[in-house]
Amino acid sequence: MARLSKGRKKVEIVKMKNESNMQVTFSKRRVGLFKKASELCTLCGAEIAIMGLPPLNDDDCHNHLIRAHRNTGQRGLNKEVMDMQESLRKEKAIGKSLLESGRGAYDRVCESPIIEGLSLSQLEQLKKALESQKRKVEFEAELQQMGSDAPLPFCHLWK
Amino acid sequence: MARLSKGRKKVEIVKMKNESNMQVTFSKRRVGLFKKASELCTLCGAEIAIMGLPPLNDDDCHNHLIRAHRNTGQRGLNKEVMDMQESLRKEKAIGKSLLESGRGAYDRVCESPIIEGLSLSQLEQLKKALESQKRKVEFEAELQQMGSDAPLPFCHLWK
DNA sequence: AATTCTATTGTTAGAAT
DNA sequence: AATTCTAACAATAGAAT
Repeated sequence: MARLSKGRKKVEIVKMKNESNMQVTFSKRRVGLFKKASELCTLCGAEIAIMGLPPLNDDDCHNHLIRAHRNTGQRGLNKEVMDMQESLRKEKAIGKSLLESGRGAYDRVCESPIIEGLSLSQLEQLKKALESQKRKVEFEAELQQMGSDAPLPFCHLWK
Repeated sequence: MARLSKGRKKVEIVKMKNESNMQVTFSKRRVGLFKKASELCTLCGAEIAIMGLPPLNDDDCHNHLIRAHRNTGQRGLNKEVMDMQESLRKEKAIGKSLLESGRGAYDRVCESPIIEGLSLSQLEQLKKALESQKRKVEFEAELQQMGSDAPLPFCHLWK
């Protein structure tokens, strides 16, 4: 179809309201940020790590990972990271039955009789909870890999 | 004086040879990178941390901090950070007599009879060693502060 | 959710402070 | 070593795939 765009427009740097546009912007700007970091490393021999934390949402009221981050106080990064890993270990144990076999188990749960009788809103909540859990497990995997064999700049950004 | 610049020229993304130009480029691009990270955080509600490690130079042959980073293997970030802090503690102890009182002590050492009788090249080496030590102590201070009360994005880039 | 297209806004190299 | 100025480069918003 014919492109009707007049091209880029100036945007104010405030939190975007439209979630859909926000996701597109996040994708694009993440690529741009990593490119900038990579260029700075190459040009100047610097070593840069970029990391993002999972966003806090309504389903994360028991999210120890996030709470550990927000309450670090004077403890320093090492304690913070250990807290995060400990919290993740606990959360993982809780969600083990749903996630122990990866995507296969996720699918089986979604298709099982367990979810019969749940309201639409309850299904929505279950879905969000599972997605939240998946993010945590993926994040843990990233933490484990950090510093292992990744060429610099190490980059991880979450969304 | 009249500006003779024809304006920006395209640069190849390879390590810069001219140390002076490299420092200028580092300064400018660091500002740009932080701005990009900050905008991404604000626009998309993301939480980003950017961190840089001190560069490895000829005076860092005993630099435990860097070695810890380069040899992290499968140990993960928490171990890495602890190693770095432990190494820094040791290095700090070694350099304590020179740095315990901050800049004042640094000046006193440079002006003291201790350095009499040193060759120019030896003085150069001492200067570099002290600068390297200063960077490590400053970095340790940054590590201690991380996660305490810094508004996101947390940004630290070294040079 | 990541990518493409392109008009437009944003970043920065070089020279100098 | 960080900043300023400005003419080039480069990144990206919006629309669409």
